Amino acid sequence: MNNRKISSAVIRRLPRYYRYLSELIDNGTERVSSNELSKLMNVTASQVRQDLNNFGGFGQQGYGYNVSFLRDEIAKILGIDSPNQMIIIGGGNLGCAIAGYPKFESRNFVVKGIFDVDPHIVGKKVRDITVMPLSELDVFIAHNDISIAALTVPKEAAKDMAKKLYSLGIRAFWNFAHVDLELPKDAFSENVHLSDSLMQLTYMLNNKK
Amino acid sequence: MNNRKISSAVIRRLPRYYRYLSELIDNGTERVSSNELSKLMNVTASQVRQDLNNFGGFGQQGYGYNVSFLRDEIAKILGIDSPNQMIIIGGGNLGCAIAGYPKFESRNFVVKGIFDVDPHIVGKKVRDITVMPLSELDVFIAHNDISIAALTVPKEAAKDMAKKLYSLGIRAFWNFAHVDLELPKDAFSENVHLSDSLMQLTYMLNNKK
DNA sequence: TAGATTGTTAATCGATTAACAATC
DNA sequence: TAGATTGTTAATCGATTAACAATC
Repeated sequence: MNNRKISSAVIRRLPRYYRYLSELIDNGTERVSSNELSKLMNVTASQVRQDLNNFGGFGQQGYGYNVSFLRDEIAKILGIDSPNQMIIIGGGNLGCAIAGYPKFESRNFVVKGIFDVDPHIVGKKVRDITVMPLSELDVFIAHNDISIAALTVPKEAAKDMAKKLYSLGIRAFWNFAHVDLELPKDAFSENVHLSDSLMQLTYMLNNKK
Repeated sequence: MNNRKISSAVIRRLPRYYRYLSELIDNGTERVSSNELSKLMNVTASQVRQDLNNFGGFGQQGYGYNVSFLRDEIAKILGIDSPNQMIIIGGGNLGCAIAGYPKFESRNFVVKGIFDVDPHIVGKKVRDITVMPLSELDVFIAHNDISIAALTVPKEAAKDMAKKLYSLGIRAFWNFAHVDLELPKDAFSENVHLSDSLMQLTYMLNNKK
């Protein structure tokens, strides 16, 4: 792996490579050229090769790329080659939807706990996880190796919650609340702003390009 | 509005402007300069002015921008100045989470119906909406003015469902299934690929930049 | 009027695409 | 070996930032 900075445009594309390579594996395809892959994915072959070469030379001249080797390398780059344990803060519909997402297992994501303030929600079972009260958060994090917190709380609560979780050692935030978190430099957040996404759709609809 | 093409980078930023302007309104702020807004949003003042000027001159030299005027203009650009009626295909946790999202009302999004194949889910109530069987989809769309379909179905079902909805006249797809939809050129989709998003987070965590 | 701040042009920076020598 | 296809450098394109004249 190279030490020059990888642009976020490249990183955003990696999961898509991973997905298409997984499909090729399911189809029993052993090798693929940048040209074939680019056609499947609707990008240029040049971009495929440039993207991959940010991380190393995974191919072989005259042959192309070995599909399962390449997929495994991308998995390592993405950090999904070993389990990532997460907790979910907010046991509403969205939190439960995430907790119940079956694909997580194959991607090495493990939901270890769900927390909520609301006593009506505490005790609810999602798969094999029982929603816990927030008062148990500190102890739980201390006793489990949690690397990611998903925030599915109202936006009013999100910033304070992120701050608290940071103080408990969490450094990665998957943020569904409709605010931009302000975090210390050693922490990261990835936003899923659903209504922003929906507005992009209405833009397209209203400005048929 | 101008007829040269607006880049998707600009469009992705519009909802964020909308959000920050709404906050300023809530705070009672009447006017804002590109410089002030840029500091709030952590971007350059130059970008703010360039972005806005893609759509027209909304400001005034020596004064800045009138907050509520600007927000309303952005609402028009985004197409959220009038109601957008949507249906949700898939009445699972995710579909219900979307249907119950309270903020939609203020953004002029109206969920008119939820559909599912599973007879155990059909009949379930989400707010004031009862989940309907897919067999009623055709008639429902014919009798309601639906512009957007949210797809919260398994990825195996998504492509066929999109095709069917297209044939019934739907042109905008908010796709939560983990596939890239292939649609005719007069249709649009906006993807919410949750696991892709999560993988970006693990990338950051594993490659602390 | 003087000061502030836009709208817009020009300069810079970065990302994508094209081209091709290296090599399997 | 000849053909195929990578890895990588160079060219192009587009997006961001800087600068400043226009003007409220």
